[in-house]
Amino acid sequence: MSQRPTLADVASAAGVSVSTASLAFSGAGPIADATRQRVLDAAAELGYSGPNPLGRQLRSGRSGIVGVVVGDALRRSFRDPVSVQLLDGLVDTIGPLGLGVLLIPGPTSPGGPAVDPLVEAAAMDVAVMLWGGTLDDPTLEALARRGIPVVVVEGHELSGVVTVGIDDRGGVAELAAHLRDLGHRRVATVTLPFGPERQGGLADLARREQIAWSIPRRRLEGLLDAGVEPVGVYEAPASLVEHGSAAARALLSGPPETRPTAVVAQSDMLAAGVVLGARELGLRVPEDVSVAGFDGLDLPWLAPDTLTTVVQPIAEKGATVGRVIQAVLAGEHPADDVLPVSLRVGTTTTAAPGA
Amino acid sequence: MSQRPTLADVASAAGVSVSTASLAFSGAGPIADATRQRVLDAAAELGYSGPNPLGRQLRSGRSGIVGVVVGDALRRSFRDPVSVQLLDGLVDTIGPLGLGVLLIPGPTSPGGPAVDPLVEAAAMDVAVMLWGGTLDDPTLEALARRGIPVVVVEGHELSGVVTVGIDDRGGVAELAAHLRDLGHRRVATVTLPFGPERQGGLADLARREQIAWSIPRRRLEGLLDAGVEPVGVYEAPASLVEHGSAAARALLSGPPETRPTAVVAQSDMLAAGVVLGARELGLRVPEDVSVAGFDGLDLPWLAPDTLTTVVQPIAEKGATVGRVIQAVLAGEHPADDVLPVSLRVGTTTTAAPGA
DNA sequence: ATGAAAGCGCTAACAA
DNA sequence: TTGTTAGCGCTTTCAT
Repeated sequence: MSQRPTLADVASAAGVSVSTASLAFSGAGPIADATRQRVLDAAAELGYSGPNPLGRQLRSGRSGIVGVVVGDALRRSFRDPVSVQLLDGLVDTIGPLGLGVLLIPGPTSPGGPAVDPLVEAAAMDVAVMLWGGTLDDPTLEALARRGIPVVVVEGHELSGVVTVGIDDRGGVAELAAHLRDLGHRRVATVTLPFGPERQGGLADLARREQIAWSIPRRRLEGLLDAGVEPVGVYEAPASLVEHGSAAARALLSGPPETRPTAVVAQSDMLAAGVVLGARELGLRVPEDVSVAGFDGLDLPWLAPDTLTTVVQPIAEKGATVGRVIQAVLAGEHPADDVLPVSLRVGTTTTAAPGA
Repeated sequence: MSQRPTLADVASAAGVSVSTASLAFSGAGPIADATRQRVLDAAAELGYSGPNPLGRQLRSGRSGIVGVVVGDALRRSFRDPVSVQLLDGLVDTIGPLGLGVLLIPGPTSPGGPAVDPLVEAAAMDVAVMLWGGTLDDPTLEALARRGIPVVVVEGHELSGVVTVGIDDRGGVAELAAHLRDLGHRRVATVTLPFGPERQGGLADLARREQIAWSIPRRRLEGLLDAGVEPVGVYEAPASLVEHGSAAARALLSGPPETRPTAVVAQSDMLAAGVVLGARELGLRVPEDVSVAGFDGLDLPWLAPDTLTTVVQPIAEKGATVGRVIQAVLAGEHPADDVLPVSLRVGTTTTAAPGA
């Protein structure tokens, strides 16, 4: 037998029909113990290691694959602990369902194709978009054209897709109120990138009107909800420590009279960068400037400090996405889901200087 | 048409045969421009978005899937920037080949099944094992049984699988020689986990003999190659900052006369933790204790310090794995590959105190 | 340049 | 409980 053996080979070796042999492996039907054993023995004899998934998939119309479109190049996405933990929660949930995760890079370079070839051609039963795109996202269009159901994490609430998100706007509002109560009147903010162009730098009012991605917009709105009009808005090109430090240099270099007394960053990585950047400027955290973040990450290298932050249930978000996927594959139409967040006060915020 | 249209539907709508319609999409054969256009028009009309990958895969016997077995739970693996960057390089290389990465969790809990169900049943053309297992790895066995070719990253050199690795032993030897030349005589080391049990803590000579995983073993041997017999060996349960700090507390708490003057960590994350832990103990780095790492990561949160480290070409390693995969799928038998590393001296090492 | 026909490996009605 | 039959959607000889 030069070829790999097939179920037909096993069946004939065991002296049964293919369908019976199939039952021996799937268990999806009545079969005598002795018969099954005979089939399994024949399989072992022939070195047959179970039904070929390709045949099974074509027959069942299911690939068992969940395509996960990460928001960007893997390198960038996975430097963000939030994406990683979410993915982890997702895998934990759908693994036992027999589903696997296919990694699909998001649109990477402006020059390249608008969508990854995998989006157009890979087998998948459902797709998950991390950092869900905008309404006219070409990836979304391609998936819709293929008839692949989509679950969007933290994106716009679109028709035809299920969204799983968090109450980040409310969380930031709570955080802003906390700072306000501490006497802070000059609050600056460091945001996640506004859109795919990832411009970076201080943003004026005009640019603030054009925030394409929903996360930075909602979190900025949270500030305003609490009546905190930021005295400076810095757009980070990515959620990385170094961009937080750069933001600190841009926002905190002025004289004490006009310098912000608090900085709200839209992620913990950025907040940590702000802390480090502020210290490089010779400022004490939190005595001279309070710093707060978002996510609730565990950042051991910031020890002994712990960030004041809005804690989001990342792994649970992943698990929720997993459950939504399960429902979608069962033909249901699950509702959008918004998970709660909570404020956690650490060592990086205190009363405003002179307050 | 309640069902999704198939190629047959498109063909009949265009008034051609299925085989011709197939050619219109694949381009693998002669076809008149006008005919192709007619087929594509019919497809657009019907909302047909290209050949169903499941049918194509069964027919061709290829799934276009590369299964990547990460060494552990995703959460842990992906907290390690090395895994992430490697994966990034891999995806960049195989993406243009039309291949996608299926994430497969490694054995996670001792209680659970020995291998992830995806290893047994998922469609894949080739598998990559990060942190390649030991000789009797059940994952390796399962893949062999299924006849799936395996590429192992940084593992034992086994027969039947292709290995891609780096000259870590030589790199550590070079690093050790550097420290020796700086006058260091009492050198301690912090290793990666010895094996799946991830015991953690100070390791005596007996335990050192039982290092199951090849990376910690080779890097430890590198020290010995340079004539540096470590005065203390601390096994970290994972390559995380906090374990490096714990190692520092365990190794550097003694009096100056016996305290190690240098610590070699087997990863940059661990080294960074050692730096932070040493500072918490009131020690200056590098004046009181020199610290070196391995990997060559960019750690902005350690600024203004930069680690002395052995730089490995991580992304290139991923790209190499990608090329090896390509060769394997082409039916070739590529040779094992060992990539070079280089010593990079940063600000965390200097002459031994009193030397 | 196009069409007819076979079959990749499997599962699921249905019949026995 | 087992066998027969059909067909999932596609690609690919081989004829025409």
